[in-house]
Amino acid sequence: MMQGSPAATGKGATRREQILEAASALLLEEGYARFSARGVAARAGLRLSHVQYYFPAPADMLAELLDRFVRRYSDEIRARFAGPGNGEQRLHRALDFLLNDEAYRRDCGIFMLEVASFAARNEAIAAALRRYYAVYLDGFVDMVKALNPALAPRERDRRARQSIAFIEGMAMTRPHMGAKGEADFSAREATRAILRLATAS
Amino acid sequence: MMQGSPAATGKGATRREQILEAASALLLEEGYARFSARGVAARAGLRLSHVQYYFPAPADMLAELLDRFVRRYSDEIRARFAGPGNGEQRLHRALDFLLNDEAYRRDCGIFMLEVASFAARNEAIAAALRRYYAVYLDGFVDMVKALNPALAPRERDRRARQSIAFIEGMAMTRPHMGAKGEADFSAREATRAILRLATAS
DNA sequence: CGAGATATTGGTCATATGACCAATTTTGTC
DNA sequence: GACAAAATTGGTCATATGACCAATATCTCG
Repeated sequence: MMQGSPAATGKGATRREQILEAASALLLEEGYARFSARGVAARAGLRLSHVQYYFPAPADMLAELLDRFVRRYSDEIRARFAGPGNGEQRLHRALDFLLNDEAYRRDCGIFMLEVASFAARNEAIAAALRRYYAVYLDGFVDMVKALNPALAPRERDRRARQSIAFIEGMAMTRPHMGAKGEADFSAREATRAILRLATAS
Repeated sequence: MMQGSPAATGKGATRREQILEAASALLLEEGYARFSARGVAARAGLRLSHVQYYFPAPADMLAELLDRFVRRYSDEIRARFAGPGNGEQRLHRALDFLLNDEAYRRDCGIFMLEVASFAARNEAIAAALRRYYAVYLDGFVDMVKALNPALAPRERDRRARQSIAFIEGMAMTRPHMGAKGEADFSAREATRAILRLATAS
């Protein structure tokens, strides 16, 4: 088999998982600037050349991590919005996940902060990011449609984009913008804000 | 004088500017991952040790760049909102700057994407980022107050935070979220969205 | 069991980086 | 002009990194 992308099944697949898990942890703890194939290998208890056998370049790990991120969470978020309750309740459930789920926030932080800057200089990463946002947007268009069926498709798209921008911006600014005397940016506040954004005529 | 922060006036000050300008350009073009004192020196036409004389560690350059960023733009944004016209017109003017001004967008991209991830591992950078957002928030609280004087202070704070999150999120997601058939995220659309966010009861 | 694909090892090599320092030149000031 | 501080040079050193490769072990399937 070609060296570029070794086995997708069997032993190779498990090893691949192990490497990506180490890569993810390393990226989270050290940041992209210190992300290295050697570091991943050390974390996974493997040799450098062993990691390189699966991922010739460090960026290959990032691209695959990003795609997995999309696959892992897109259904999850849709499911939370699809459950019972009225629009506000369902939106709140989805936002509570997007803003407060520990695993999601961790992964999201990795990709939005660490990887996004790399996307400007690596087309493969940029493409993976576009795929991510395409799925994200798709889901939100459905949400906006459910919340405000009267909106024209173009306007619906716009509202969905604005809602996503709001959520991403919240996740990004929250750590650096201390609330004065209260826990701001809670899922409930965010829900109200997005309702204003998405459903107002 | 102590080696840590050489002369703030005279020849040293100009050299400092020159170094920071090179650092800024390098950061923009290569990203934080490839940001190095050597690279800055090469760009500025100086020796490595010369750059290190002014900025012992590479992160020192980033922290100062970030603080300059705050100082440079905080007044500018306030001025645009303070001009003539009704609330919507003034907000639009400010947002047009925040979203479309070339220099601002460039600098903003540097700090939000390249530097923010570093902030998680460097307290000096994190502190500079907090100062940035503190100034930003302060300005937006005033904006929200002008747009909707009836809001209680706590709610006003919240709306300001949400508006900032929206703007930052827009700037961040825009490059990766292609609009379908129209120029989305224009300053006008953003203005309407923020008006919904900030002024709705 | 045997052969070919897959996985794994151990290493080299060129390059890049930040910390560090001693020596020298330039600048400002008395 | 003398003298101290500031600015600048040129270099070393330990370390880290990705690309690369030849050799070996392990697995898989006929």
